[in-house]
Order: sequence, then structure tokens, then C-alpha cells
Amino acid sequence: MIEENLLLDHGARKIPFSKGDQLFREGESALNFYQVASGEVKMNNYNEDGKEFIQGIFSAGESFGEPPLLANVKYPANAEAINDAEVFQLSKEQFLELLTSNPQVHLKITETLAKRLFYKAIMASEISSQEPEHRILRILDYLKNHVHKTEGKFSFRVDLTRQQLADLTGLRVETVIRATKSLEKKGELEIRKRKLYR
Amino acid sequence: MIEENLLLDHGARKIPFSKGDQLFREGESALNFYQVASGEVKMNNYNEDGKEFIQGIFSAGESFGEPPLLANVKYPANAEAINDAEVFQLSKEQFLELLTSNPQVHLKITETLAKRLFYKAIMASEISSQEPEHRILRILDYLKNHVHKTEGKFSFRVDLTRQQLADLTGLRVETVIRATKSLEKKGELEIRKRKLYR
DNA sequence: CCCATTTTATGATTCAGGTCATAGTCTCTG
DNA sequence: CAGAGACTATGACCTGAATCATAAAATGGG
Repeated sequence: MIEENLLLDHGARKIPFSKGDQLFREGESALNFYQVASGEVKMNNYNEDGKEFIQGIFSAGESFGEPPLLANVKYPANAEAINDAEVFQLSKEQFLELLTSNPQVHLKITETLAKRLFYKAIMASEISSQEPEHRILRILDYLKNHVHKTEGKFSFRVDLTRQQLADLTGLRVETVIRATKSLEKKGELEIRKRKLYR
Repeated sequence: MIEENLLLDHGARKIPFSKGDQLFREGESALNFYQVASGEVKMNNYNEDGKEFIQGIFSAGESFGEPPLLANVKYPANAEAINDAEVFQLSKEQFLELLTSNPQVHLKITETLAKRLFYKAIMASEISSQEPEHRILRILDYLKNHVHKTEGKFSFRVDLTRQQLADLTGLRVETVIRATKSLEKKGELEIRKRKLYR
């Protein structure tokens, strides 16, 4: 997360998006740095038969879409507002300028990338391993420990729909529903008022 | 890739490893920066029933294992020498010192991380998509375009065994063998002397 | 050059998760 | 507060990749 004032000082604009709006598309060149001011944005892919895969969900304070900016490649995924959202937008040049003139911000960005790689590494090995229950537990544990940073049994309330969970793990809704029920039976998670707790 | 002399100036040591040696293990704390001097190193996970998943393969000039160093988390995977290899090793403190005193190197590292995220993003969506043939083509195209940077049909000779391809995509050897044969029939790749060309 | 090991190959079988259909429940909005 | 749409739920069926078995071809080390 980059300080709001610092962003504005370097020429960032705060842009409003409505639920469902696309900020950029897979295959496009990366021209801007983005950081969520309010609401939520997801990055996703759709495969040929329309199935969605969610690369990540970003909330207030989180930036996204930097890798293509820094690596000079095309966007590997789309960005879409999950609900109404405001997003800081900063041109590539301004962003790089900000980085070079603020080494500590640069370090922070590097750290963010490193964390995201950590998440991707875990999910990659987990997704490849098949077993739906594993995949689901891993992503929940990741969110619990590294994003929400909660502790204690069933203290983490999962604010994702079964469908989103499916799209994050590459499974089907039905499979997620059945797997979560089975996990509840095994005592790995709780379901209260249809909400998952881990 | 960080210049050899720069590494040595900051106290790096060149350490020899034999085929199969482990440099670090999943779950350990990250204490060092590593860059391959010669040979090849892979990062991998083994799931409970011993199946391997290869996170990445690193050759001379490539660094690996930096994310946990920068994000202050435990290693998400093991590192193992694929064949006899020499590796530059630099302590975390020395590495961070090197980064802060050489902004352009820092930028290069950031770029490396960004590229790796790009790869992981592609593979994540692809692995989740099921279809073995897709998974295989994607990883081959990634290697062809972004790692080896070759152009032209069947100009890229794949120096991976079917097993390694399986471990990179989360498939089984038999499935990779059958899928590659099918892809050959479809004209998507060539098999000459058992080697794949894309 | 020979033998052990690794790699590629192929067939038969199984079964987990995808697919399809259908319905109940919740939530939000006008 | 009612109705539409989103979300959760469940059963039946099917398919394709994993699994298991077995073998041939290549590789490489002594």
C-alpha cells in the first residue's frame, strides 16, 4: 500500500467504477498503476467455455496489476470491480518516478510482490494436487493467516461465496458445497447461517 | 541476475552441490539469497503421497528463493540440485545491504519477481482449467517465448523429461505422454527422437 | 561394451469430480 | 413487503485422467 497523499502528489487520480466494470483486459499493455481506495476489485481469467478463474481479490489499500508494469509484459488477466469501487490510477511513468524517488516505497512494493508470489506458490502446488478439500483448506488458511491475520479456531469468517471459492480454487460450485460440508463433518470448519468459519 | 563481482564484493560465497542435494526445505526460515552459477536447481513440493510438484527450474544466472527473504515468510517449497551445480550464497543482511546500495539492482530484482508472478498467474489459471493438453501447451509456450526466447514453428527443443513436464503441470507421466502424442497428431508439436519440439 | 537405471510407451480399469437437473433459501431493491 | 435474482443444496449420471501393470527403448557409468 502506498500512502494516499504520496500517490496524489505524484499525479494519481481517484476513479470511480461501478460493479462489473472492467478496468483492463487480459492481453492489453500495462499503462497504469492501480490501488484500491474503496470497494473491491478482482483479477480473473475466463477460459474458452466461459469458466472463471480468480487470480486474486483486492480491497482498500491494496494495489494490483503492477507485475506487467514492472516486467514489461501484457496483462495475464482482466481486472473487474466486484462492487462499486474507487481506484487510484497513476501512469506508468509517474509510478516509476515515485518508486525511484522513494526507495522505501519501492521496497514495500517488492515485499508485496514477494508475498503474492508466496501465495501463488502455495496455491499452485495445492491446485495441482487435486483433492478439493485440500485446495479449499489451503486457501482459507492462507486468507486466515496472511490476509486477515486472525487466530483461534473458527475465528475467521469467510466472506466469499461458494462460487468465488470455486473460482479461486478451480473447482465447481457443487464440488465446493459438497467439500465444505464434508469438511464441516470432519470438524475442519464450521457453517453457521450458511457462512463458513475457519 | 546480479553481476558476479557485485555478489562477491558483498560477501557471497560460491558453494558446490551434488545432484540431489537439498539447499533448503519447505517450512524453513529464509536466511540467504541464492543465485545459480552453474548447473540447475529446482524448487519443488512433495504432497503427502509423495507426488512432486515443480515450482520452477533455475539455470545459471537465475536467482531463486528471494520472495520469502523479502516477505519474511517461511519457504513454501524445497530447493534441490537437479544435477551437480554451483550456487552463490549471500546472507539476508548482506543481500538487503546490496539492494539498498544499488537501486538499479533492486529494480532488476523487482522485475524478476514481476516476471515470475506473470508466469505463476498464467499457470494458475491454466492448471485450474483441467485439460491436460492446454496445460502442457501453455508451459511450453511460456518457456519458448519468455525463457528461451526462440521464434518459429518447432524451433524450441524442450529439454524436459515427460516426468518433469508432469511435475510442472500437476499431471501424471502417462497423461503427459498421451497428451503430447495427441498434440503431435494435431500438429501442435513435433516429436523427433523422443524429444519434443514446439 | 554390458548391465542397471531412467525414460518412454501402451493397454485395462477405476472412480472422483464434472455435468445436468431441479429445488429450496436468502437478500436486496423498487 | 413482494418478487426477482443470487446463492446454497442435493441427487443421478458420466467422463476423462489417475492408477496399475507391463514392457520396450534409450542412456550412461564402470
